[in-house]
Amino acid sequence: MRKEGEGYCGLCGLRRICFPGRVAAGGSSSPRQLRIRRARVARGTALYRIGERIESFYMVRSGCIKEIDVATGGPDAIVNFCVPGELLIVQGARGARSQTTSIAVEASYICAVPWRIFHQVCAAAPEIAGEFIELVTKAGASTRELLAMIRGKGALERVAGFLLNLRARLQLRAPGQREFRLGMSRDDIAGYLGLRSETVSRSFSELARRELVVVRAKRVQILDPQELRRVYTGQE
Amino acid sequence: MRKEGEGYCGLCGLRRICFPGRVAAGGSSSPRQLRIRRARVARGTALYRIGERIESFYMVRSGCIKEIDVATGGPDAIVNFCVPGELLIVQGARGARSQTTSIAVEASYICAVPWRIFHQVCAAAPEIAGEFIELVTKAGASTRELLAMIRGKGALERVAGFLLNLRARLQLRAPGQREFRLGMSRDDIAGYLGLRSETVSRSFSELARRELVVVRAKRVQILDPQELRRVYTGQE
DNA sequence: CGGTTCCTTGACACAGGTCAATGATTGTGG
DNA sequence: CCACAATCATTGACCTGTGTCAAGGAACCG
Repeated sequence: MRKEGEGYCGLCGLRRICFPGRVAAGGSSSPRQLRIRRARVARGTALYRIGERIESFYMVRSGCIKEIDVATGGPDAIVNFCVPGELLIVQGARGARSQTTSIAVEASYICAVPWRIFHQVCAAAPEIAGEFIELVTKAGASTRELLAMIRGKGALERVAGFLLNLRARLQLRAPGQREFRLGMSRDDIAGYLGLRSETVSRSFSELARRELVVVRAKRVQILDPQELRRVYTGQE
Repeated sequence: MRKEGEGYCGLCGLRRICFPGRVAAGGSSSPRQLRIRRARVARGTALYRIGERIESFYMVRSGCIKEIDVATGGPDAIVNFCVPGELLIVQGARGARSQTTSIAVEASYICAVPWRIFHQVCAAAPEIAGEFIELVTKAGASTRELLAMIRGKGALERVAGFLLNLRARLQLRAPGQREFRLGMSRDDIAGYLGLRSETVSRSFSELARRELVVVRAKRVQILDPQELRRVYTGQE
């Protein structure tokens, strides 16, 4: 992780869906006061590892970061993929030790806000704290969603759910985009969904055969979202 | 749910592992000030349903309550079994709408603390709030544990993990107890673990054949916890 | 352009879902 | 308190889906 100095949220295309960006845009506190640090994380390297003290919270600016529950689930138990505009899982409101390891699945840029600075901003603007608590409880809901996506579902349903979920999140940043890019490998997707990479591959092929999606390497296009949703819910 | 008046934590055997109980025992605030309400929940009836406003937080006093993620996972997607001494999943610090439905799997007694009262106590004793945030973040961890227990694991491993987890939690209340009771049906266990009740049954039988457990109806005895743990982790 | 990694596809075996029948346990009313 | 009914648990047979092993092909990187 290499420091890149401080940035100005006013120029950032993610401002509207980014929590630090909204803070910066929202009132008295300028981006400079927030002291957002930007950094590059090379493909395959860790932003932080399990057990490390977390002094900041992080947002993904570009690329994709995977969060791994190494302790309870082993080295390929991926709990979340974070795409641009999203916060990494928050595990406390100041320097707590991380319970996950976060690794870039492709070259990524992140923004970091030190807790110390954040608490200063909160003191000046109390409504920020409430908004932040919202975000944290939503993070808990995302784990429940993943649970629902894999428990009692077949491989095709899981992969359909994964694609729909990822598309919805990427479309927050780029609405109306027909095609999107999978930053992560088939092995990563398999680890996330509790499958094998071969099964993920076969599921992609099957969905393509049914003309619901087009998959070429890492590029994915969803042709029929409604039908894909019916596959996900098992009403095919 | 039938009101049973207010109770006195001083007489309660769960005081040491119960959060309201610790609050009551811990200092200036007496049980009476906490205004803990006790209530009976009959087998199969709901403590609250999805979408209802939650004005209190709840602890299980006896019996067992299942929490169901009806919205994302369907009617048998059980997210948690709450046993005596445990808090039901907390979904906000004051009257938020519930995202789960909570149903008693056997006749149960619960204690309820209204948020309004709790916030008054917090104002008088700030360390209580910090302890409570701990509890809430741990609740998030329990979903991650369940995820780890089912993702990429076979039926025997899941059932072994379930028994070990439940035993550990019940032993907080009754240490050294060799035998414990499963309040929930095989169908409930299956819904929790993402299996079918027949498979749960077969797994119990297989674990019994290996002389790791004794299962007779709802009574379970764990003969060899170490070996059971090795089954769970897949090192058999 | 060559080497490495990643992806796709096939063949096969086995775990677990499904359907069905029997047996045990619990609860209820006479 | 017993008997009956209803629910719940267990077991078997069968079949589908996914993991496993293996090989070939495509994409990516230096």
